[in-house]
Order: sequence, then structure tokens, then C-alpha cells
Amino acid sequence: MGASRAAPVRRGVLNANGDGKGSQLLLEAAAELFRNTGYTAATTRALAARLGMRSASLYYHMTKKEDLLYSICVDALERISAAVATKVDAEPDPKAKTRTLIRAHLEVALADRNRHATMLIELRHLGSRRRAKVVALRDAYEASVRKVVREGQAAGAIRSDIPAKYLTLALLNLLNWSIFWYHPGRGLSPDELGELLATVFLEGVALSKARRS
Amino acid sequence: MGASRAAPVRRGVLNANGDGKGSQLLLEAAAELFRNTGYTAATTRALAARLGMRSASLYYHMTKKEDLLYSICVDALERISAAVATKVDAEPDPKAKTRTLIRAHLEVALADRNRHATMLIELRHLGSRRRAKVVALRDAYEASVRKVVREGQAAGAIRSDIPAKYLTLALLNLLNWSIFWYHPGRGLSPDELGELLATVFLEGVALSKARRS
DNA sequence: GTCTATAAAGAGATAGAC
DNA sequence: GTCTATCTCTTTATAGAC
Repeated sequence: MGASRAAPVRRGVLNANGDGKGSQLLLEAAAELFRNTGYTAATTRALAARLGMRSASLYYHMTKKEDLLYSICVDALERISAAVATKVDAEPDPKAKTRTLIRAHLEVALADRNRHATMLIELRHLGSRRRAKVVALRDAYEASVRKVVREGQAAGAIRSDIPAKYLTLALLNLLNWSIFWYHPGRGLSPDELGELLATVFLEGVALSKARRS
Repeated sequence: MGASRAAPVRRGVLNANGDGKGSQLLLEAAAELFRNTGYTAATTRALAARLGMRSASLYYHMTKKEDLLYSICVDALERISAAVATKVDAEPDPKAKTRTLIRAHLEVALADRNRHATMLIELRHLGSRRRAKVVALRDAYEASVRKVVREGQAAGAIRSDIPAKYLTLALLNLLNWSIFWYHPGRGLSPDELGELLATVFLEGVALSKARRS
């Protein structure tokens, strides 16, 4: 908005090689630390220690600590948006689209648990401009989910007596917060959990006379 | 466990009048601040300012900042456990118990949004002993929800092809995380949201031939 | 690309007056 | 029960050597 262009060079979020392997290692280490400790309590010293360096060295790769949080949030949302859109678009049957969305969302969110948990919980610690950008990405993803729900309603696959808005919020509750209790290895695989949650969401848990348990 | 009793007086979590009105005002102000700013980034100076005092004055009411977080977590869990148990126990019909639980949970959680949000997200910043106590309370509440689900299964009201464990986790996803997007005043009342989520959870969202939308 | 050293600011908590 | 003043520790971030 009112910011003057003082810096001569427009650079990405991280200072150099923003897409290189080094940056991905840095982001993943930061996401794991932020997820466990919380963004504010996570010190640059602790992060550096995990990477086998001193905290000053981090500032070769970034300008401020907040850059890491911003990159993590953008990364998480861009990845899940792209992956889910690809799989949902490839599914022609409107009845199956919701199930495909649920499985695709969980597959990505569980694989990137640290980044998604950080994005969901630590977003508030971004400055207002960056926070607004991340919220816009999040809202866009939410809108894409709502679109699938609405198409399901239009096709007669999903009930229309409840507004798509609330069906979408309920679905995202179910999906997003599973990453906080899911533990890879023990219990269900991501795909099995996806099937389970899709069944709960689509069929409900009540045992009607028409259904065998 | 291995702690020696150095302090001559056993006192509650807050130094004096642990149940008085003053303490409730303090806890609510702290919960609101923690919810918005995060526990670590919330300074004692900012909390004092909200209460019209200086940060040093807070230490007449507490011993450390962490006392506030601990009190908030315990308070939130004790209240919701008691309220839900009362209402669920008063409901004789096993088919209706789940619906009653959902409405009671939401009623309390939405009324105490700041405390519940803080409990869910900031728990990790408690020292290990206190954290274990809060986790035990949380696990006990979760177990009481699971018991309702199991009784529903035993009574033939809830499907048994999915383990009660996962039905309970899905239900708590639906309930707990609604407090982060629910805004009192605009949209649904707590009771209406309760009915809506109960319907989604029990009936599912798929439009079968047997159901009119 | 990483280091040592350190500047500058802000945090939780205490002492003692009123 | 609240205040002023302050101690002490930790934090982010920078400067400049290697």
C-alpha cells in the first residue's frame, strides 16, 4: 500500500534458492519446530541447532524469522490446492467427487502435517499484510471445496436442506483437525482414514433400519 | 511424584480467592488475550493493561504467568465435563443421547470460546506435570464421549462397522474446532448449530433416494 | 555459507513504598 | 491491592572475520 520501494532487488520469500532442496530442508525443520513449540516460543537458536548451525547463519537464508512462517503457510496451501484440484477435476462422477476430495485432502495434509498444523495455528503471528495474503489463499481453497459441495447438491448427490456453507465448514472441521491426533504408522493409513471420514461425512453414523452394521 | 513439600500452605492455582469474581475476570481477560495473541506472545504487561493495572500487580493474584494458562485449561474442561454429563445422564433414550451431547457440548464450548480455544491450542506451553494433569482431564472427557457412542452402538442406534474410537474422534473434530469459525450474533445460534452438526453427524450429507432434500 | 561477538529491545518476575 | 523501579535473562538481528 503506502510502502516505498527502498530495496533495489525484488526477491522471493527466502533470500536465495527459494525453491532449492536446502530451502525445503529449512522449511521442514522450521515447520516441525513451530508445530511442537509454537512459533513465538521457537527460537532461532533452537532451529539452527536442529540444522547443525548457529542462529546467525540462518540470516543468510532469510531476512527475518517471520519469513519462515510465511513460506510455510503459502507452501502448505499452494500444495494442497493444486493436488486436490487435480484429483477432483479428474473425477467426472459428481457423486464421487466429494469422496475423492476427502481422500486427496487427507493424503496431502497428513503427509505435510507439520506445515499444515503450523498454517492452521500460527497464522495469527504474521504481519497484517502477509496474514491477509495467506487468509486469501485459505479462503480460495475453502471456496473450491464449497464448489464441490454445491455441485454435489446440484447433481442431487448431496442434501440441499443444509446450506453448502455449513456443510463445507463441517467437512473442513473433519479434515483439518485430524492431523492433530493422527499418528502415521499406528492405526489407519491415510487412505483408510480418508475412506472412514468420507463414510462418516456422507452416510452419517446413525444406524437406520435400511443399513446393516 | 518426587516433589518435596517445601511450601507450608497448600493453595489453589491462583493465590487468593481462587473462585471469586475477581479471579474469573482475570481468567477471562487472560483467555481472550491468549486466544488472540497466543500464550507466549501475550505479555503480562498487555494483560495488566486490559485490567487497568500494572504488570507487577498481577503477581499479587498469581505466582507465575503459567498459573493463568493452567487455570484456564482446568476450568474449561471441568465445566464442559460437568455440563455435558448432567444433560446426557438426564436423557434416557439412547438414540437421543448423542444429539443431546452434541448440543450440550456446543452450548458450553461456544459460551466459553476463549477458554476452550486456549485449552486446545496452548496446552503445550504448560510444564510437564501440569500438562499431564490437563491431558488426563481431556482424556477423561473424551472417554465419556466415547462411552455415549459405545452405548449408542450397543443399543443399535449407532453403526458398529466403524470402531467407537474413530467415531468419537470424528465427532470431536466436528465439535471442538467449530469454535474457531463460529461468530456469535451473525448466522446460527449455538442451538441451531448444534442441531445442524447433529444432523450431519447422525444422518450424513449424501442424498439417498429414501430422503427428501 | 558459516562463524564469533555483540548490540538493542523486550520479557518475566521481585523489592519495597504506599 | 496496586504502585514505581529495577534486576536478570533471553530474544532477534547485525557486523565483520574467515
